[in-house]
Formats: sequence, C-alpha cells, structure tokens
Amino acid sequence: MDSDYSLEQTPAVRRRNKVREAILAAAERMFASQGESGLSIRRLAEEIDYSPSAIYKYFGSKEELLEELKDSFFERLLDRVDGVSAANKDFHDRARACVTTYVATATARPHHYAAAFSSVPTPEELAVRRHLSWDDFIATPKGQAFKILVDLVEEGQALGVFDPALEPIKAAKSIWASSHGLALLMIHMPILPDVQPCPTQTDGDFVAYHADIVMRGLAVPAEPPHKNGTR
Amino acid sequence: MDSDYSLEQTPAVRRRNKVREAILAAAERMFASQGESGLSIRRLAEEIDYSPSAIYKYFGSKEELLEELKDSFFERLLDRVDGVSAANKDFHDRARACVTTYVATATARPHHYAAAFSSVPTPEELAVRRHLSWDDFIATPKGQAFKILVDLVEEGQALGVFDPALEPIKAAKSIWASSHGLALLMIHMPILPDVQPCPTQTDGDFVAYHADIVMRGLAVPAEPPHKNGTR
DNA sequence: TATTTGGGTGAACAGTGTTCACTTTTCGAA
DNA sequence: TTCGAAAAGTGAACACTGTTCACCCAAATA
Repeated sequence: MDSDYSLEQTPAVRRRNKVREAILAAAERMFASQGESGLSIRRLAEEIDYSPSAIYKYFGSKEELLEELKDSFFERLLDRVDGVSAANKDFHDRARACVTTYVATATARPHHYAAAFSSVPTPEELAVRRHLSWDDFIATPKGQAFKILVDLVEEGQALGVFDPALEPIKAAKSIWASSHGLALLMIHMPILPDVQPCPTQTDGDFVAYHADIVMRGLAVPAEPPHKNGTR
Repeated sequence: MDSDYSLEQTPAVRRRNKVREAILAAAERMFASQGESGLSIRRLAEEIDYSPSAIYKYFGSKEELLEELKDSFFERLLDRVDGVSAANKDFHDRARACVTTYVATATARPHHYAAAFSSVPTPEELAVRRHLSWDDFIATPKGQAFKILVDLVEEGQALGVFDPALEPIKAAKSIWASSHGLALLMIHMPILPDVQPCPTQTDGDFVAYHADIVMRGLAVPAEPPHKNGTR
C-alpha cells in the first residue's frame, strides 16, 4: 500500500505525517490528563485548529486513535521492563526491578494503563483471539513483555532460586497478575497505601515489598521431603 | 429526611420503591450485558416505559445510578468471600478459597468488577480520601473485605504457617493486589490462560494455582538463621 | 373540598462521534 | 505550463448522549 521510500519522503507525506503527529500529540496530552472521556474529537480538532472531520482523514475512528495511544504506551512499558531485565544486576534485584519498574511505569500514566486493560472483550473478539498461536502472541508487545517474565522464571529455576516444579508460563502469568493488580490498585485506590496503621512506608517501598513477596512465592519450597507439599 | 416507618409503608412510597427497583433491575440487565457505554438513560427509560426525565426523579445522575449498581455488586462480593472465610475448613483451603471465590465472583460479572475499579480519582477526590481514618475505611464494604484478609494473615501467623515478620496489613494488601490482578487479567485478556503450551489447565485451575503461589509467598521463609533473609 | 406536594412528561440545551457532499489545494503527467 | 485527478479540509447534518426545566395532572394532605 504505502510506497515505502522510507528515506527521502515526498514533501506531501512529510506534511501529512506532521499533521498526524500533531493530532497524536494533542490527543496524548488530553488523554493523559483527563482520560478517555476527556478526549473529545471536537475539542481535539479545536486544539490543533482543524475541523472535526479532518481527524477522520487520519484516523478511522476515535477508537482507532485511542488504540494507537495505548499501543505506544505499551511499547514504552515493554522497553523499560526489557531494560531492567537485561541489566547486569544480581538476579533477585533484577527480578524485583522488573516488577517495580512495571508498576512505576503503569502508575506514571494511570489513564493509559487503565485504558489499555479496560475493554471487556465481546464473545466475537474472544473467538478470534482464541485462535492465536503462541508464536503470534509472542510477536505482540504484550506477548514480548510476557516472554520476559517466562525467561526470568526459567533463569531463576536454572539458578536454583525458583522452584523447578513450576511451569514457567504459569509462574509468569502469576507474576504478571500480581504486578498488574498492584498497579491498578494503586491507580484506582490510592487510599490503601496511606491507611493509618503503617504510615511509615511510602508507596514505592510497598511496591518492592510486594515484589519480594511475589518472588518468595516462586522460591523453592521450605522442607520438600519431610512434609507433604502445598499441592 | 425519610420518615422511616420501615414497616407499614404508605402505598405511595411502596409504589415509588417499586419503580425504583424496576429502574435498577433494567439498568442491571443492560449494564451486565453491555457495560457502561451500553447503559443509556434513554434506552433504559424506553425499556421500563417511562420518559428519560422520570429517571431523574429517582437518581440524581447516571453516575449515581451506576454507583448503586457497583455498590450492590461489591456487597455480594464481600458476602461470598466472607462466607468462605468463615467456613470450617483447613486453613490453607480456606485461604485459597478466599482468593478463588473472589476471582470467580469478579469474573462472573466482568463489567461490574471492571467498572468498580475504573475511575481514576482526581486530585480533589484523592485529597478527600486521604483523610479517611482506619475505622472509617473498615466501615466501607471495601474496608470490610480488606479486614477479612488482614484477619486471615494474622490467623496464618498465629498458626505458624505465615511468616511472623510480615506486617498483616501489608501482606493483606499484597494478597488483594494479586487477586485483583488475576481477576482483571482474566476479564481483559482471556487469551493468556488458553495460550498453547499449557492447554491442559483450565482457567479455574489456574486460579487455584495462582492462589497457592500467593500463599507460598507469605509462608515462613526457608532457612531462617543460616542465610540472611530476602529482606 | 381546596391546596399543596410530587410523580411524570415533552421540549429543549449542550454535548458527543461520525458521515457526506462539497470546495480547495496540491501534485504529477501530458 | 496547463489540465485533471487525487488528496486535504470543511460545514452542515444525522443520530445519538446526559441533563434541565417549565408544565401538567393525579394523589395525598390540611
């Protein structure tokens, strides 16, 4: 479709991209500060001095525009987690850092993160997704983020830190769920961390605290032979 | 304000309550199947054969109506978790059941659960909530649900199953985050549990699997004296 | 019985996303 | 350079949305 010169673009497409970027930038600003309901096509058009219908020459719908915002956020999230997972620190520190930077990045743009996980899929969407192969999944940003966790678990098992009986994929799912939950809880219910009986601990510290508990849940069990295991 | 006869209500208020219930019932139906965007005041009014403005004699705004739906859902959620937490089963089974029924109840009404945690609070709301005392918090449904977890942790510590070094409130927060995250992940990304490499495990089983990992994270650490602990 | 209260309504307001016929601008080819 | 096609941009309209308000009428009250 697009003639991908890539370099030496014709001025036409350069101008077009410029407008497109302007739309995205303004949308990003509005969305970050006021969320989905605060992002209106008409106000957005006003902001960049175009008519509302002009937006539709660049994005098929508001939904499509939002999708792009969420996707680019997710790429940033993936990048940051990937960065710390590749750092040359001690394994435990690295594992904990994966969780804490994930949560930190998520809570830094609460509307983005919440919106990225806000749509309840319809039965039709569900049927489509059900036929996703593992390889197709791994190709998506979410899949890549997930892969990082799977690798992390396998590394932990190789190091003898994590329980070798764990299935890496399930363990990775567990880590993701726990991190995801903390991020959303902090976004939607920031009361909790400030509740009275433990006011000495700041939010950031609790994230690390939680991350440690999560990692402990994957560690090799206490006394393997002399008592029947948890499962 | 309300003259609380409670028993022997005048027919007027009985009729009024009936209409109110009809509104809520229809709203519940629409919301459960189509979510917040699918619940429109006008279609709702159509459904119960009233004019849209009539709704406003019963609810101040759509937001207020939704709030009531979410609150009553949360009470149901609290009831069910409270039920299993009071069952006379083995501690470990009970702890796991708390997580699994929480997740099951949440995923059974995905729109309700997602909506209950969907609003990103504004700075003003945050300021208000920041002055909530522990006692005030415990009085709310969410607070009560949280209290169940705190008690559970303390019981586990008393039984010597959970690490006594844990602060119960923080541990409870950790459990909640992990359960919350799994529930929302299952709601928003039901792909994951069906991803290829582990198709033998159904969703329900994975919830129990996750719950076990969470509990393991709170267990007494492996070898207390001969190595410095995780923290 | 007269009067006040309150449930119920239709019309209107101010928004929203989206479409479509239309004009204007731009650009490549004759 | 001129012509024609393609693309960019627009204003008006459509079909919605939540919400308000003056109004009506039936029912409870004095």
